[in-house]
Amino acid sequence: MMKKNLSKQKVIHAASTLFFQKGFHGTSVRDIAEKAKVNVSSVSYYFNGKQGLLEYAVTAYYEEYLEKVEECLKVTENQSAIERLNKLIFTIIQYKQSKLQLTCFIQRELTLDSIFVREMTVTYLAKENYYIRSTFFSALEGKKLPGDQKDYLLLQLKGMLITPYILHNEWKDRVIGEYSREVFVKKYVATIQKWLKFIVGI
Amino acid sequence: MMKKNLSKQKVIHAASTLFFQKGFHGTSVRDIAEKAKVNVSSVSYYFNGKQGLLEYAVTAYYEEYLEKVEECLKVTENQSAIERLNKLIFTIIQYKQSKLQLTCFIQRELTLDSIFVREMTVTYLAKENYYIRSTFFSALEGKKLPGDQKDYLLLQLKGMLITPYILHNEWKDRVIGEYSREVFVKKYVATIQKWLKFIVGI
DNA sequence: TCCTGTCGAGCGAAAGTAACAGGAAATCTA
DNA sequence: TAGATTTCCTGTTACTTTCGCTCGACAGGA
Repeated sequence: MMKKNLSKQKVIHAASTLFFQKGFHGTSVRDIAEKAKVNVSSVSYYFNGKQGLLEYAVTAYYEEYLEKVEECLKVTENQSAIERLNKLIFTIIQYKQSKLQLTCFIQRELTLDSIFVREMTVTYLAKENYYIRSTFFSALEGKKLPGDQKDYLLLQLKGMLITPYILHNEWKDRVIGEYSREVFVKKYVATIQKWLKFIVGI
Repeated sequence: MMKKNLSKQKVIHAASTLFFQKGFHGTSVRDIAEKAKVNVSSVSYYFNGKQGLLEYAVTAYYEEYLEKVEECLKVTENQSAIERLNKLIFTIIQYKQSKLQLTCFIQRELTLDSIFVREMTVTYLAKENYYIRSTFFSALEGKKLPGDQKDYLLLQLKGMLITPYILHNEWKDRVIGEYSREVFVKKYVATIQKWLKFIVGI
């Protein structure tokens, strides 16, 4: 049938926007259905309910995310640790920017304390953390830093990777208007890399 | 009366914890009442409903926050710009750490797009942003940095001020266990200040 | 005919809130 | 000081709305 998945896509798109604006619990399936201009029961039909829709969206997001990260690490296998880290940072920021609303929403939702969040943590975030951590520590190799100092620097790095998607409210004027998304990615990544150069050069 | 405001305090405390764990929309007034061991209608009685409770908590949080920030800036009036900024950073992190759950919750809720958030933005966040921005730019005085570079550095700084309260899930084991809160504040602030020293020394 | 997708109606549960009664404490009055 | 009155707080109950979800009916292409 021609219109297969047409409603499904409309639901996903509407849900992304609404979850981003009002949060998961702040959005009703009727809101979604209305915005997507489909029937209420479509959500249950396609995703097994509201929770299923959430799981579908988040899972798809992280599957693709980790795919891109792993590909980046594979391609840069033979390069220097710092070069690898630089390209990893670029890959991550670029992906997040390409799915801006979903990134902001998921980032927010992950700060909650629920069964779902814990599941996502062990399934995806553990992997993500492993990739970033090991790549970063490789780049720090040889630097003699006191014990937990590295962990604080890692926290700093991870913070830089999420900051634009937490403080998006302050930056949306800029990112949408004066700057295009690509320009933002380029400039922001450059800012991180400048910090990185300082850190590994200690 | 002896037990005056006793229930009120219990409600605030319970709400802080639950909002932190499950979010504002994810928490019902019955949840709060049950945890606080008070009657359901107490929330309406003391705070004019659930929304009023939110407004009360957030307002009280930011009033005290800005008070501490302004006091810090006043005390350090005659010191160097970098010294001022260092102490401002310490003040901010210390306050946030002292109200950990509320900080995490408010930080999360502010990423939503609602009338309430916009009100808080113009009332408090604009001030906060002004203080941090002007202090930071004073410290950068004389450095010749291309146009928007300073804004990206400011974004980086502001990110560092919120990161621990976004990624608290990854750090709670550490902050609660091995390290006490004071140690975390000291060490994390030191990490930011090291970055700062690099930036202003460019 | 079956299968897939769409639609509206409606169910039970839970949400937020209002209404009211009871009672303890505080204040007033004689 | 004793009694009366007011004020403040708590508990019960019930109301209205909205929630997520299911169901049966219906349409059209395979």
